[in-house]
Amino acid sequence: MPSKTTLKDLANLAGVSVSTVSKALNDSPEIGARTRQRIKDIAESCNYVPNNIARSLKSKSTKTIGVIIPAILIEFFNKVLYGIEQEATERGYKIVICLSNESSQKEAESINTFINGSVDGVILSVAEETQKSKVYDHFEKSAKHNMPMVMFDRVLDDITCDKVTVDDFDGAFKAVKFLSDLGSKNILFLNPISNTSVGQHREAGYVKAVSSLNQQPNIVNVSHYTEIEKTLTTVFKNQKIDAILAADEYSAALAQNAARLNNLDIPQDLSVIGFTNGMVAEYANPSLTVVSQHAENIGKIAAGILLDRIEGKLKTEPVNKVVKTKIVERNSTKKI
Amino acid sequence: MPSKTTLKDLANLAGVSVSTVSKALNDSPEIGARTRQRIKDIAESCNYVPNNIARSLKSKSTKTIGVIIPAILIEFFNKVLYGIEQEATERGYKIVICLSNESSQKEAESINTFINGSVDGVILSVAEETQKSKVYDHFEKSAKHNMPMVMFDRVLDDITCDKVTVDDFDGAFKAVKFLSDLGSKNILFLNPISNTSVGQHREAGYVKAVSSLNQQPNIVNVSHYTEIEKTLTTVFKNQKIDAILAADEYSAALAQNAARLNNLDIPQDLSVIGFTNGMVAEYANPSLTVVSQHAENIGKIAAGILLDRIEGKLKTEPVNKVVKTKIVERNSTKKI
DNA sequence: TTGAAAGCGCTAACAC
DNA sequence: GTGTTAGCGCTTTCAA
Repeated sequence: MPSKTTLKDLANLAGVSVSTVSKALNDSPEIGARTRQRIKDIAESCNYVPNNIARSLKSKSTKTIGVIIPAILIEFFNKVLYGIEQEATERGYKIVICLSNESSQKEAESINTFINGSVDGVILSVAEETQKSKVYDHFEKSAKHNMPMVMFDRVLDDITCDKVTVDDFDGAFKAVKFLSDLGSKNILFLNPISNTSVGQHREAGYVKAVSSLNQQPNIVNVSHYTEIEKTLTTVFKNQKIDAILAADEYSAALAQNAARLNNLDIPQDLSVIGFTNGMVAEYANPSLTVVSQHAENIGKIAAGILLDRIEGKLKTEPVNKVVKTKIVERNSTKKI
Repeated sequence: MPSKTTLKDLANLAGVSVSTVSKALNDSPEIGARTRQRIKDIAESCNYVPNNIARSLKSKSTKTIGVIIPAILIEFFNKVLYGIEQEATERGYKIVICLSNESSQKEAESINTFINGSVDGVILSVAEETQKSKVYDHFEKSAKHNMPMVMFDRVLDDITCDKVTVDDFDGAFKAVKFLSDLGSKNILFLNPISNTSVGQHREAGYVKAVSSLNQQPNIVNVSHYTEIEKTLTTVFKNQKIDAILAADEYSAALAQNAARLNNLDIPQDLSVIGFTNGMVAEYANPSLTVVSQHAENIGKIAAGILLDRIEGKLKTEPVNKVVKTKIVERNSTKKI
């Protein structure tokens, strides 16, 4: 923290008291126009900037919100972050970010980083490990401290706070319908994220939709992206599949590449839909039809709720906002 | 900023003075073991967490660094940010981020946000508008405030501060050599970022390398990605090109897609190399050979320098670190 | 071994 | 109109 001129310095230079300087700089009507201008000039010439830390201590408000995301290199989270930043900036707040890297411990540390008064509230998406272990101590702790908190996407039913979720069930359901309307009869669900709440909701939506069409669910769970090519090659050799719904964007791209390796033309022989509308989907060849979750918008909504909560604009009951998905049609799907 | 129990509260509960509590919680040897434990127990039961704002005010150190990047949705910056976060976390610092969105004004506002004592130092990459306009007032201001500052990737020669840059000239030079060694004789340079310093360095490296091979430079500048398909189609029709070096990842992917539209097989008929080793390059089909700038590493280096500077571990002269690029070979290039 | 007091930089109620 | 004073929550000398 670089050294700076303080109110006291200005007071000495101007030959007045500290409070006079403070009032003058804050345009208080108590101070005469002449003195005020004189003080302002001095401040200007000294490059005076008020110390925010001192202000925060006094005002008990930091104008800062904390964000905890599992990963920043996952484009969905990156986009949400972008949405949060926009809304926060618009409303005069800064954001400080911590990454949990899907680890419960880092998540807890991040909460602790924020619980000590350095932010006015927190936006977060739950780490995979936490969703598995179901150990929520750190969140209960932050709740005890009355820290305004909104969870998005990966949320915890057991924790009471504001929430913004994506209707993943409905998204998967709509995607299956979309494929079915195109003529697909054997739709496979490729899931690399089966251990997150999100992955499970998508699977459930898929199962429901497929069942309602009197088709058998055909689910392929993979624990790592590197397995996809081999696994799908086996599938292509032994089953007749005419569509794949992938639970995220990367698996959709890899499914597409695997299909090409097996001499399947997309979208002629096989339609592919992925979740998440990101760069990979956009620049893929053929470009991917996807279920968009409006990531940026989710960020804006979450930040909006948090700031309303911080500023006391919300009733006491927690908000529970569900965002609908939208299918963005590109070239990996086609009527057959 | 949620309400909290303070040292004073604990002092009242324990029937001792505030300073005793402070010392006890900080394990000062001045305090007896019994009292210390008793106070710690009380603090524990009250969920006491020391107020960081107050601490910062006292210590004149926020353990926070500010980051200003032009955009977060550009994967290169996202990766650098990831690197910064890792290094910062490792060394006990938080990061707060501001986006300039390539605007000088937002950049200046962000600097002002940081100059008021809320961070110990700043890492930034210069906004495109600032690079064009050459108006550097805000940076001079922050320099006046002795704010430790490191610029990365897009840096300003006129501003004295620590810098981390990529050897873009050498990167482009090596890429041309690489293509030439593969047998390419007509290498086109596709540049969608010709108005940034980075884009210009890459172009210069390309020109130098091509000239040294006694080939004519063939440069296509585009002002927007949407032009690429049409522009290249014209090129393919009228010239014989056997390789494309694209100044970023997205244009490389689009060049590849344009080639396919024109029935050119990659890498058989045409080799493609892009700058930036990101998701799009990795998931493209064929996967793209790229010039990697080690984005994550740049972030770590920049943060390392800044923290060394903040902690007084550096001599006074500014550090000027140049990071070499590396060619990551994939399937869009092949010996002909 | 514990406590009183000053001070980090700022704001604001109150007094002059 | 301007100054005095107290206080935000914490640390840290110095005194007891």
